[in-house]
Amino acid sequence: MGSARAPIIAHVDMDAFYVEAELLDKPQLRGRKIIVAAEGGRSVVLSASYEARADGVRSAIPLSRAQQMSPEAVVLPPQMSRYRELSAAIMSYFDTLTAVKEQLSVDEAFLDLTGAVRRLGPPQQMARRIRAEIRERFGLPASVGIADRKFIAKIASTQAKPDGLLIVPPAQRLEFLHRLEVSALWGVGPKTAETLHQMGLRTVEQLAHTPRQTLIRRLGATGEHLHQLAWGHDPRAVTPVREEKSIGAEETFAEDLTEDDDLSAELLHLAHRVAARLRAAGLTAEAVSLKLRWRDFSTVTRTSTLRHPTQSAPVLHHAVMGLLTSLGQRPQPVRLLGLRAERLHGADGTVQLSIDAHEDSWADAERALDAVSQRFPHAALAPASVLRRRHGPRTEDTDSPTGEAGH
DNA sequence: TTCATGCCCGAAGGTTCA
DNA sequence: CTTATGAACCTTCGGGCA
Repeated sequence: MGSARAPIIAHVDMDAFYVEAELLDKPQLRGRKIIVAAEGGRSVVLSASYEARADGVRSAIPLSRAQQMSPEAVVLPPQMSRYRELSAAIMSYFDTLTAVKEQLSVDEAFLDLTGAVRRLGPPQQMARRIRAEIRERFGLPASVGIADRKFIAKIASTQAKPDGLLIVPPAQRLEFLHRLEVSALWGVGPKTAETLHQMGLRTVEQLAHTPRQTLIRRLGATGEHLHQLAWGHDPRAVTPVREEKSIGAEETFAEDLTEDDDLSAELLHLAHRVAARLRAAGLTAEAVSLKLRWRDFSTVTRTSTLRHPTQSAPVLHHAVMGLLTSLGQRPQPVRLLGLRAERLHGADGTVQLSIDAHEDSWADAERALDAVSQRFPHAALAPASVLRRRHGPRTEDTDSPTGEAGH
């Protein structure tokens, strides 16, 4: 009979990760207002230094607005591949702490440290050590939250920011939760918060004392979930491996597109990016979806099931072109196109690969492309139909083989 | 044979997160 | 010139089917 130890779950969240990554080789900028965002009139803030946040700058606001709020801020273009490398190194460090790690995004992860008490000591010591070692090894600040529930650890790290730690012992779980605003809960965004506010609920304590059925009537499954959270119940475990359910790519254009040929060329480019990632992951897609955003920002999506599972760009392209055509006459210019591969299966799995000759020759050619772009990561490689269409300097930092098409 | 019903599934759109 | 990118999950609706 194993004694039921309380789980020890840590949430580690890097502070202003992209900004801090830039400061590693630009130390003279420390203390300044810094914004990481792509140049161009249609970008949004990816990361802001706390000095810039003092002016109201936040992630995901338009860069144009951020520059009005904080005119003297330094704007740095993102270097995504560098952040990804740094992230991979940090995640490898986490692996030395526990095998039970769940990476949530490029800059945060859950660690189940229940089995590490002997090695790392009590939660306070764990958190101090993790923060110190991240600082020593990578020169970066991180915040750490520790609790016996996943979502509480997550909230704790948020409250610990910047550059702090917060432990929520099991005995203080409800006290900690109940004084929070409902919007602090993981999963409660603006819409759900508005619904709860309309019900007169502002705090988690009020949420907890609302009958389950009342919440379910208004919010469905979400209501049930939130009631559970309000009482500190969260059965979700730290899950190290999660299978990908979709792989997609999308792009907002510097200028809205109207021409069929331009839309087709952009979709082909997206198809190549997605197909390369499918092949790299050894996956095939059973369905593909098209996402299209009009000039007025309204968005439509369309999905179609493929005749055969595929990892081929031309097949994906052909399918999304069918979806685009099915939309008929376009009412407005197109601001964004996206392509997503869905219902993924292992390429060697139960799903039978197509042996259609046409598709196979494409698959061969594309495998060859992948191989070359692995050896020459910065080469401008793509079918001629893509290279012809896509011209002009592209400032995005992309690993796709078609990133820099022209010089 | 026809109709009603319940269930599953795919498609579409919306919400949320980092 | 307002509003990126990538992914998961939820709700709703309609068709297929027993």
